[in-house]
Amino acid sequence: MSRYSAAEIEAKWQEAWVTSETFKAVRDESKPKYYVLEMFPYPSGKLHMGHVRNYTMGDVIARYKMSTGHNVLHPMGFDAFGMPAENAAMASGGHPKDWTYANIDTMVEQMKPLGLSLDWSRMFATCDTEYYGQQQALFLDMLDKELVYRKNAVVNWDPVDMTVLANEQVEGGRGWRSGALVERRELTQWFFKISDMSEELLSSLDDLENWPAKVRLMQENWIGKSRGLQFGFERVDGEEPITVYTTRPDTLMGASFVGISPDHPISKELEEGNPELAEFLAECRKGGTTEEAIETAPKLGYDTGIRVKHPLNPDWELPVWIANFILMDYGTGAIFACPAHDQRDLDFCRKYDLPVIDTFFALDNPTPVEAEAFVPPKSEKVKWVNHFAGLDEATGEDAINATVDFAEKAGWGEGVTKYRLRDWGLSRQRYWGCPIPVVHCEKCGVVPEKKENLPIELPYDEGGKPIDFSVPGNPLDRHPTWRDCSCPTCGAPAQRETDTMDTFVDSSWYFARFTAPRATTPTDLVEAEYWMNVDQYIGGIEHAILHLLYSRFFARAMNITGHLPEKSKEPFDALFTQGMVTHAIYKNAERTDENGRAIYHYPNEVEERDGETVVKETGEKITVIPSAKMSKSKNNVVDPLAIISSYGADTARWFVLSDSPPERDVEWTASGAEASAKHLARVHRIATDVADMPEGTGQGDEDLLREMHKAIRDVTLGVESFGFNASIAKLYAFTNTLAKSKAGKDAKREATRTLAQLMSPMTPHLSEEIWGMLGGEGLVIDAAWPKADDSMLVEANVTLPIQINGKRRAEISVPKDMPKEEVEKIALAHEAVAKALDGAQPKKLIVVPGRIVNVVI
RNA sequence: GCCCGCGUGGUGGAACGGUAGACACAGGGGACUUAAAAUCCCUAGCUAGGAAUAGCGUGCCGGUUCGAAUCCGGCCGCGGGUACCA
Repeated sequence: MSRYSAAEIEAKWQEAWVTSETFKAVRDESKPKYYVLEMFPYPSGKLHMGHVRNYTMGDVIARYKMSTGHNVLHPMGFDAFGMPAENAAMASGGHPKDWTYANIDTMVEQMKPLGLSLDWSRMFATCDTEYYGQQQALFLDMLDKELVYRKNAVVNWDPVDMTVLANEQVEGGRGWRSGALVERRELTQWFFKISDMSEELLSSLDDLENWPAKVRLMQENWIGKSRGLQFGFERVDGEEPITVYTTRPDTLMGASFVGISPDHPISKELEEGNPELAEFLAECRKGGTTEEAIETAPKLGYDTGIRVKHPLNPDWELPVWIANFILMDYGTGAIFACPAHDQRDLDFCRKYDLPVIDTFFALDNPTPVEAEAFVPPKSEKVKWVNHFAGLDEATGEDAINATVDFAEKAGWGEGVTKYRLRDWGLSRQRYWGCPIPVVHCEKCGVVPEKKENLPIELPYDEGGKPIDFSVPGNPLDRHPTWRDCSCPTCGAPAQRETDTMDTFVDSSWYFARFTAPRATTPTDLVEAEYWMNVDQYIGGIEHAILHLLYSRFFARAMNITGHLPEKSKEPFDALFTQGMVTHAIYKNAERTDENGRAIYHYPNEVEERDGETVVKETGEKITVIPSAKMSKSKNNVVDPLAIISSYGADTARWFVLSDSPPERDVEWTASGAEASAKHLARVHRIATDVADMPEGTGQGDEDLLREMHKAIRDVTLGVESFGFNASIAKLYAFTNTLAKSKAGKDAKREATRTLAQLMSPMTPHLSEEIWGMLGGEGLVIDAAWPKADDSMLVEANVTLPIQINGKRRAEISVPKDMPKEEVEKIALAHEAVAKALDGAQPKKLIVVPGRIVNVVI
């Protein structure tokens, strides 16, 4: 009899799996396939608990599916382009490429001991030339199908560093390095025409039955379909009318001004030769490009002096204002404001002393609007003041429809459908990304590179010297030779595009590439036809909108360009969003770094002292920021390797799955890990004890097997419904039953072997060990998943709680199928009920068979 | 600001609208041991009570229902996303 040694066991079985090529995915038409995919990681160089949790969940599914006869594809790769590599090069020298590949090596080394059922032969990183070369081919095909185009868009501009900043690099409206006030500046950029697919991407959401409802709802809101009225306001000066779009045309009688975006063509036209307006617009352009920054900025307005005529009353003139909260990207970039029924418009009108006109009131409350706009739900009936289409009492919805009809009949407006979804800007003015394969020729203009010239590789050096990343700006842009090329069309000297692609492009098709990772085209249709779609996709809820929407777009684009079959337009059949692993952030309360920025400490650098959290070494006080997403920049990451090296991978896997429901965030605590280790050692001990028992039968053999079948049923249900914590709770309970059972060897061996099988998706190494110890044939991973015997699951009696007025007062045990009348009799005869009734008749008696009895007195 | 979630004992959490707190952690008590570790057994929401038991209890306020942690409305707090973090 030996003690449980995770280190020995785990090495042994991992080797066995490698030797038998257990996890190598090979196309096999005779078996149903199953493709499990966890969102691939960014190679930060440190595996953290969130990764372990994510991959363990995928592994449980993958191993379970193998046990149920599926041919499983379970690949892994790295989302390897992106800013952190350039930041690292900027901060401590070195090259993004070297940094990234070193990190990938480290992470693979950290992942392998977990014993995940991954097909490592399919691994790739998005920064592999092989991968991004195929991405460039894909881009050219999309360009050919007119899914890509160029237009102007705004970026965050740092006027001191003379460089474009990511939103993350703007802190409080200032550039993170220079500290300069950031401004919005226009640049010509490449765009994917995702907005052409707005309706398709919206309506197809209904078919994604195995996606979380919240994700579908978030995408629906993001796409933002709206029906409204589009019409022109005629200008008093006779110039071109101003076209506005509104979703509340019913409030037209409450219009107090017409508002246009600071980026509206009229704003730009007026700006020339008007220094005062130019200054105002410069003010509007201050700050970052995020929706949050724009929405929360103080309201600013400027009266252009232009006057327009109200469409229903030509004598009614409205002023035209430029307002900073109107977005050029949405609708027509121009609106009419109805302050009585829109808080933002109201705030603006109060600030600039513009009129507020009520157009409807609540049915029971005709109080005019003062400081708060009256914005009832569109489905609520309201009383109209003077509705031009003749309405008196009507809901907002009905009024909108009536107004659109009215305007269309009168011929001054038309009902139109618009979407909030904007085209996807993919240009990045950065080095560490996939180069956009186009060439700028003086004669031919913007020309796509020839496919035979792909891949367009990133240069490693500049002019024989290492690239200097400490200089702000894009190294490709200032590279002495890389830009030079000849025009693919006319052969004249030309220059390469120096922008690289958004890293969301890389992650929008990797799932397809995994089906044929070494193909010399983006995909291999035979392989894609077999392996697609992803049967189960698993990842963080933070990707609910962008990554998943972009991937859905790409799958469609890849179908159009012939790289994916029709059936893969929705690439992810089922989606599960796991919660994040969170941890308190420890911020140094006594000092900052030399640049005045906060210092964050790792969890193992701090301790509790006299009720205060302090830095172990220095005793400095710490401000504890509770429960936030683990993030490298905040240093609140817990290293899973410590747990693996002291307790083993099975303990780490068991621990991250237990206790907490997979979809919820978990706060990391170290205390539970030891308990998991103890439990696994206990299971191992029970198994060795059973192996050493003398043969034969014992007491309660059948009871044990009955419990075993219940465990099979409950654990299987848990695994299939992502209730891993529920499965584990059941496994604890069954282990307790097994430990206490006085059954004989035959029954105990069967029960223990089944326990090992049921645990095998979570603790594969320990399970293999026990399986072998108890005479299981071959590997447990190759054994068929146990089936619960229904005849062993029937219960003769049920316990029914008896409530009096909804409060539990007693319980009775009755045969499961006892008729309602019988149950009533027994319940009424119960001492507690009789006492409460005191001879009277109950007002009501509710019997839910097999569930509950409620006596209402 | 806007969109989407979440909120239950000391802690992680369980609970098809039907016995709130399964399972586990930390705690308390005990057994074994010269002692400790390991292991095993018992106990445990809060308040009152020796106990039986009673009252209270799922962020707060209100509603629907025979019955609400669960459904609806309104607040509060926390988290995610907000189109150049991935």
